Amino acid sequence: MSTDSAPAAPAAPSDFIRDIVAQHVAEGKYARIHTRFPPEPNGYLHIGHAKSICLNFGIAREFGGICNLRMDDTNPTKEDIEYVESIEEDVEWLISGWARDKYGLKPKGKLPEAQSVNGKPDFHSPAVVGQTHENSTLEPFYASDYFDQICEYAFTLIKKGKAYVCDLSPADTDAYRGAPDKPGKDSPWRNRSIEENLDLFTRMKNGEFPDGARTLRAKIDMAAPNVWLRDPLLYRIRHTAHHHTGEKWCIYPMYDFAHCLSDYIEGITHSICTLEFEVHRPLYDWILESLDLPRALPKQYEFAKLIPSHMIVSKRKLIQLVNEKVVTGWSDPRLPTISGIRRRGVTAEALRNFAIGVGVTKYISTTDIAVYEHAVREDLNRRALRRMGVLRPLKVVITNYPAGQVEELDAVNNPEDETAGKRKVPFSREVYIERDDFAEVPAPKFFRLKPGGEVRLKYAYIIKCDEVVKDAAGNITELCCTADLDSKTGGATAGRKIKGTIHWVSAAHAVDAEVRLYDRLFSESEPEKDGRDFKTALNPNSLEVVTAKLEPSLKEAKPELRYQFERLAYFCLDQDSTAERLVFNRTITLKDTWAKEVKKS
RNA sequence: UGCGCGAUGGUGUAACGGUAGCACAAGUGACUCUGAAUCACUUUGUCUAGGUUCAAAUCCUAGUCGCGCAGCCA
Repeated sequence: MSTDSAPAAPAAPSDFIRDIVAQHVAEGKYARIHTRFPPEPNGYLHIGHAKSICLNFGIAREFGGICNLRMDDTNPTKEDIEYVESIEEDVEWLISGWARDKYGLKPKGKLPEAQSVNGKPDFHSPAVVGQTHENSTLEPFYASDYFDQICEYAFTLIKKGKAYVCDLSPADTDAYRGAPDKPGKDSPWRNRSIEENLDLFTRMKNGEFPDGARTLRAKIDMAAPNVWLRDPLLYRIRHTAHHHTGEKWCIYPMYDFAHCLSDYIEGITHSICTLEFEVHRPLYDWILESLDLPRALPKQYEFAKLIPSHMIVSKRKLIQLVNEKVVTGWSDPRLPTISGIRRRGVTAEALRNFAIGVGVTKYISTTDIAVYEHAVREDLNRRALRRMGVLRPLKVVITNYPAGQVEELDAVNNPEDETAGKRKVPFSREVYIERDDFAEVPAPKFFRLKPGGEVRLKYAYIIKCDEVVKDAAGNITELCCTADLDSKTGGATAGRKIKGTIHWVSAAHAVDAEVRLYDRLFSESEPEKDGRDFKTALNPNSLEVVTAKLEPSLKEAKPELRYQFERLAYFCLDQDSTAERLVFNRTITLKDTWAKEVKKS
């Protein structure tokens, strides 16, 4: 067993789907548990998909199974190769170090194998698992790789008298379908002969008819109470090139027809999807059962998708935010896309902990963004290197400290992790402190720096504010302080009881950096509540850019590491960062009890 | 007035006939060279009404409320 699947620290999750799987394993119902994650490549993956990925891959790793990545690409008009690539990248990132060895892929270009099972013809597309990221000979599964087989199944259905070519226009098809409380009417083309259906479907496939002229429909029951059983469409005509199959096809299977068959072809045992597909399940079963297939049939199970507060997770609206340039792109750190979350500095482990922690039920609920933020902080607190950085600098001159003198002070890298060691931080006569850490007129219980008051500069000296220097307009430009020169960490008076300790950066040694202060994209918990325009709920302060003064060690910051600027927030290096111009993203602030206190009064 | 699904503190989620627990949030205190983290404590819940049972969140009946479904989208 690889380290990828070593028992995770949190207890194995339990939910109604895992209960079902566990029972199937106990019964020996399947040779192996096989799930799949089947996104349509028509947008970027988001936090909701993360839940689905964690569920499907989680089941694979807990029950010794496999989880395939499959592009559910049956609608060429909406899909794009850009999305295929981003999906692969995001899935890899989320599962690496966790379920990478359960990742079901297939050799590049490989199509389903024709085989014979118990004397019956069959198609199968087996998975290859446990390949490394570098292995470029593998690729995800594509529903579009099964178009030949799906088409063959369509002919089988026609021959069994279970499908027919219908000439109704789109509008008439709608009208004939009836309403939820009113039965539909049979299509006038419903009773064509098998021969005619075979001929017509062949000609559809050959491109003899224009878009929308005809469809292939399942022959079930136009009076069925479940509208999805009222002779649902199986195939439609689309003279459109496909990102994966090119110009080969002008007919494309509908989701309901393609999905169950794709699951079957891949040997999926548990086809897990969201609640809105619940009413499709009888159709899923009908198609598979109508085909007299030789292998075990997959079964569909539904769960409630993740709805986080203060976020938008509808692909259509995400696209809108991107297209209207409300954000900078799909990977804007304010977006709940997996690529945005990654760029923001959230680790895969933190996202997973959240996505698993929310649980799996059939109850539609909104998950408080605080739960997500807690998962992010919990993870970053453990791993982030502590550094000092001043976002809004206020110069402090320590008048009794010799000009030109520099001390290299010891600073702890991570109090949560002794092995992270220490570093040196330079101290000198002039330092920057946070403007918020000084108050000329302090609020009650304010225990940072104030006129005549004392505060400790972390790892350095206790200083006292003697004078507040202002410009002509009355703005504070500088503070003159004196240090207790015996109070340095380890010094004679270092133990003095001083309530406040603040961070600082030596002015002469400070490194300027662009720091992007990200906040929630929406200020309302439910941006779409009561059908209002979600853009009215946008947080105008979701991004603020400042030029910060950072301690010099941050020049060596690495993109794979995480940093806590002490007392402020967690940060990571942005992809825009260069040696000349450092750029940091604020992942999330530290909890701020003081801000809450101020707000109360 | 069709079919399907659901309902446990403020928000999520467990308990599978036998003490309603956990997380987040909120609050109080301790500690603190991060107003962070950590630790301790506290507040708040089984949709309603009947029934079965020694015992019901759980089983039964009826109701209430909410969500999904009428794309040639997935």
